[in-house]
Amino acid sequence: MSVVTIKDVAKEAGVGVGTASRALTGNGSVRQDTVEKVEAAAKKLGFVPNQLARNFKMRSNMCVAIIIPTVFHPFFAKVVYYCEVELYKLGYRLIVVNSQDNVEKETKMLNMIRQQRVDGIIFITHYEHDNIDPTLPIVSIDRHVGSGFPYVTSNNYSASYEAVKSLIESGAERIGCVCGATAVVSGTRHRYEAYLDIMQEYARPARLLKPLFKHGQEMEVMREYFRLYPDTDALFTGSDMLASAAYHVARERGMRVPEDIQIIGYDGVLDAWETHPKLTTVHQDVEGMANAVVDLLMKRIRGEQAPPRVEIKASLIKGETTR
Amino acid sequence: MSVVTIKDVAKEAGVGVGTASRALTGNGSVRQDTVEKVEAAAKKLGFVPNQLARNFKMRSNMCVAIIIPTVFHPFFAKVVYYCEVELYKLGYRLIVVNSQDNVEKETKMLNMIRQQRVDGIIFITHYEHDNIDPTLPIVSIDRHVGSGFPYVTSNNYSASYEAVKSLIESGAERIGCVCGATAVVSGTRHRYEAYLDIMQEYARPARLLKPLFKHGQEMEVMREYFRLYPDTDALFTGSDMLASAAYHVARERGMRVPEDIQIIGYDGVLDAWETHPKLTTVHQDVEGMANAVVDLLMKRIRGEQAPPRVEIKASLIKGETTR
DNA sequence: CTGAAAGCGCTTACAG
DNA sequence: CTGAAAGCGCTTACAG
Repeated sequence: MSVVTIKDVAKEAGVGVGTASRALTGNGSVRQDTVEKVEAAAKKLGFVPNQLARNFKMRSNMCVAIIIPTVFHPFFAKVVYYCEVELYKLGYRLIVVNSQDNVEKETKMLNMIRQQRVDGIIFITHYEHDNIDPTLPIVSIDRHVGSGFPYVTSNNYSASYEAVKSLIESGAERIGCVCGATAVVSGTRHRYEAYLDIMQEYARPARLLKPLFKHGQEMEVMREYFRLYPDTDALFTGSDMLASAAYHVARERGMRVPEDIQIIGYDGVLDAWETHPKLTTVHQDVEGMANAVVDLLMKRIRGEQAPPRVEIKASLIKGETTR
Repeated sequence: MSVVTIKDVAKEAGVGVGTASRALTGNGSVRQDTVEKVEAAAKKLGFVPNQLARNFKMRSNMCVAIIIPTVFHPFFAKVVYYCEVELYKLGYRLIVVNSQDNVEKETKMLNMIRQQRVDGIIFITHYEHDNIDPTLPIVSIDRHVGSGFPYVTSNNYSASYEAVKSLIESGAERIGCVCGATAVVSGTRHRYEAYLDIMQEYARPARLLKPLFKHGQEMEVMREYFRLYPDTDALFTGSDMLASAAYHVARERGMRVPEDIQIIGYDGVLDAWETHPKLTTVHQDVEGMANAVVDLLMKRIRGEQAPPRVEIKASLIKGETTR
């Protein structure tokens, strides 16, 4: 334990504690030679400022929390990665909370702001939360948490439209769609809405499954889909995990990809891990989204005006699961 | 901002602040009806304790940091997931730091302990760090950080031995091994040591590559390996990411898996994500390892005796990449 | 530019 | 069981 406090440093340097503080933090003006005197004293004594005391005084932790369903998911892991790297540059630390789709844990962790344990929260949830004070520094990705919180999203509709359109143009006849449902109003719903619009446009019957499921249940979901629509020859899914599961289930059923069935995912986060096959997928610019969400949050923390919505462009990347 | 402090609560309840504090925290004995009075006052005023003040007084943040190369890696993501879930039960929050294999960032973040920003650190690094005070509450997984820090590991040697042995028993002739090198003394080196021992035992030439590489360079590493040993018919790798890359490179070279070449990975963390192929791999009990490392850290934080080393059993799981 | 002082909001000996 | 007080280690008006 470092028992040396700023008081000791001040005494050693022969100045007042106020001056020592100003010299060390750079807040307020101090003569150059005084600064040097204080710094020398601090170094000599091995002074380490007590961040807890500073936090207390400054009413800030320099900490932000991110609440996600689970970090053991490539998309969320990537979001967390880029958020932390960006926040680090700004001097902030990132607390990760796996809500595990548990509303109570989410609610409890939201309270960290009121307790001043964190300065702000990046909140990604599948649930509806009422009664959240909209003035709180909370921002989101893709999900509109309650209303009033700024959020970052991708061009879900147009990117999905492009993806499904490409399937039609490749000659696919019986195109299906599997998208996770969410309890909250979420930008992700535009993914299947685009699908439905195209089906209507081309007067084709929709093969849509939008189950409420948890991460890890992708295989079950896809088995259910193929039970319902075994004749599918092209599939658009709301995530790469679903697309990957679709690939597996198609194989289980003896279908060849992409000869018998084409598959397009969404997210573009699996490829970094050298997995097979290289999915054709709608690639989201996760780094751009993370930077935007951090920027949004900083604005909220500083009480500045923040746009209610920021869109980061996603685009279709051709892989091995389409012709 | 909650302007209501414990002082207001005490006044409202008609008691001293000390009593209010004791009533609210449960520390020290307070008459039941006093507790109720205080709780009623707190509720009426909408009192939210200022955690920053409490942290300051208690000299604890109830926060732990985990320093890893990157959370955008399935093994580390899984470790972070289980650590957070376990720490949450104990009332601790988890700060994630992606060192990005940057020694300076690691060193800087290690200082969070001395600054009292975190109560302890789970430290996974590829580098050697000297001059770390061994009395600090730091624990590790698989890597021996300097010396003196307790760590959790798996039975790297015997599990690897079993894996390579199974390749021999399957009739493989030219067995290779690719394992990431680390600058630190790490349990992971037992993985290729087991391989070397078997090769010697069976008087076979070793085909070993142990490059120092960063995550994301797996494909390059594997291309290099196959350039050196194109005749390999079975491969044991130090991670699933390497194994997955090996699968890809084998395909690039027109080799069939497992007919022409068998592949065994290490970690067992890719399967949860429904990727293809199902790797044959040495499956680590990441949940068990995370729980053990948290337990170790708690002991260190409380100043209790902690074992220097905890081993969690890993075992070979058969997938589709071996015969 | 600098020092002495006040105060952030808690918790915890210390007396009763 | 309870109250008054001290103090945790900083930062920041406030006077000089």
